[in-house]
Amino acid sequence: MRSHHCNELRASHVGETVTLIGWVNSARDHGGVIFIDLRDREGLTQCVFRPEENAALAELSHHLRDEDVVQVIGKVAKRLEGTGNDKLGTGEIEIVATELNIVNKADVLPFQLDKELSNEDLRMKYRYLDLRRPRMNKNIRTRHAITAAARRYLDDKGFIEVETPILSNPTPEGARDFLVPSRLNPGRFYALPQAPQQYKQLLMVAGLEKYFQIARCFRDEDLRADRQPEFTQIDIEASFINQEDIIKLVEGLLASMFKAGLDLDVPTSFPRMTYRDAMDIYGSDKPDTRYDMRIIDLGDVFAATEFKIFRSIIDGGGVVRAINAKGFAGITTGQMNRLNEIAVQAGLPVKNLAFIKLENGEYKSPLWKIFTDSEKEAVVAKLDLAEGDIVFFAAGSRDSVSTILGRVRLEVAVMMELNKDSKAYNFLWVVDFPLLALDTETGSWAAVHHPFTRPNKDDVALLDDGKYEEVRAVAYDVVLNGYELGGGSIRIHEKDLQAKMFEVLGVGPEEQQEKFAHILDAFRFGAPPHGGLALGLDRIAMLVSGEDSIREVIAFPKNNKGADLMAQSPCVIDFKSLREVYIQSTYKEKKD
RNA sequence: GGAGCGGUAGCUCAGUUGGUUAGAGCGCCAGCCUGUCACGUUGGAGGUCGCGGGUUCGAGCCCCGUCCGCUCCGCCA
Repeated sequence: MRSHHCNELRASHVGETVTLIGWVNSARDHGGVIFIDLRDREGLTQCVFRPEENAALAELSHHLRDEDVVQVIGKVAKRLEGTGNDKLGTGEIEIVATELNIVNKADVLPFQLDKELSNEDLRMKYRYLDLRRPRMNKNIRTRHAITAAARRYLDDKGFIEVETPILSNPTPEGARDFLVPSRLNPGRFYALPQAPQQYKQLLMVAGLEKYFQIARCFRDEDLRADRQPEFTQIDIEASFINQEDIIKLVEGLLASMFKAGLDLDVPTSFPRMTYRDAMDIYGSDKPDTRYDMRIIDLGDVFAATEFKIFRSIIDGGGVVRAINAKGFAGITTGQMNRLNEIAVQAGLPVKNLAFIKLENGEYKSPLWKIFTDSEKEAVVAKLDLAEGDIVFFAAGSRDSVSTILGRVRLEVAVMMELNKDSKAYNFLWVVDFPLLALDTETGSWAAVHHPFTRPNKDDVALLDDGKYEEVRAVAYDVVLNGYELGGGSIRIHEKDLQAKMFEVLGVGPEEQQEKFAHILDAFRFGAPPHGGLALGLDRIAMLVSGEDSIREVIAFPKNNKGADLMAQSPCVIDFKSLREVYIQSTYKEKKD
């Protein structure tokens, strides 16, 4: 059907007779001579039809419309002097057509492929046309390139790709599961996996030593620009390794992926930060370190303060902290309102963020007349408050202040466009996550990562002493520009330690049997020390492609209600099909 | 579950204080045009202003409800 693709022919091919096939990208009809840009996935080639050489052919070409599929046979010719197009790889040559086969006429498209389209509804309904656009074509191919690089890298390192079941069991804790009724087992259900977590640990017990999988995962939660109900993880687990081994492995893996996708040389020793520092300094466990704007503790400045609000918070074990938004004193009223709104949502107990700004040499602040001279001086020095800066304060518990100032920091960065640096790739490891967190609703302790995560060996004594909030886990996240790319942990492989964890989590022997029987069973028969990590492939592909949404790197994504507007799923299932799987819907269509 | 932004021609959008026949660019159709590459040019067709109700002499514009899309919070071990 073709001898060359549409981004292949160069001046060296001049004189050859070639066959190209593809879509009509544009037709330029001059009444006499007619030019067609023929497009395939690789690029464009100009084809020319001249009436004086073949009148019938020129007449036929006159009827070509955008997106018709056509085959062109002709001779490669150098373009006339001065008519080259250096925007095209094939811009030096053109095909002088000797034969034109209209393979398949196209109807007028619902939108133009050469224009940006903001109508998401329409893009999704005609996703196959949306994907024809060069940007989407590039994104899909970039995703392939980084996936292929990951497979190569892991294969080179001796990792074995294993497929684990999609029809699986519900996850004991965590996100809502998608359920699948079982026809052969009336009244019973499968769940789609949120992650292959238990299977990959069982593969370690099975002696595979090094496993990976490009694994589809499912979570029935509300969607976001970077969250889909089904998504893909590069799932990794290995035996006889420690945290350091995993970190080195994953740094190499990510470097190979960014090299393949962006031709970027990532330095393979990422900075590391403890969870505690990330929260204290950036107010986030996935800090965007492309800009500084650190949270500064003002405990020593206000140690002896007589300002009642700060006094009572500090005496109650709380903190007073602030961030300096350098150069943002020109903040508009609207922006200030927005920040107040965000701070209140994040837990600020009062309606307005306290601030100090320095404009035209004058300090403006609701706090200014309250602070003593020495406090003013210390605040200015500690925060490096200079002309044009604005400082935002928060006081309260350490955690709530981190949350509030962390959110404010992110929003200020959006307003100041500090997060728009598309050249910076700030990789970061966040380590020493807490093992346990108090569930404020139930009042019981829950695993931050999952119940098989190993406590730091220096902190096991704290576990014995019941100081649960201080116990660190051997758990780690890898972060890029404020996005969590992935995370993992070293697992517990000893019976006794696992029993202690379950005790702390309040999971009794019966519940253990019910929820974790097979994995606890397996651990009795010589489980090797092991650990792993999972990377979010969609997010990585998004960041490599410079997109803001993972929908731009997924061929057929769901919209923010979890629907596929092209395939029109989910759909109504008829009564007969439901009865086969013993399901009766309790949902009533709303009528009025 | 909550908040915000949006919905006007096939597409992207404009539409003033509520006032005559709702506009532009692109696309589409037809004519002209022999070196363009977002070809040019002349003309034409194309509208349930998301949907329902209300206020008004009069609604694209105001009010109420509702549907759809996007973003965020909650949620996502």
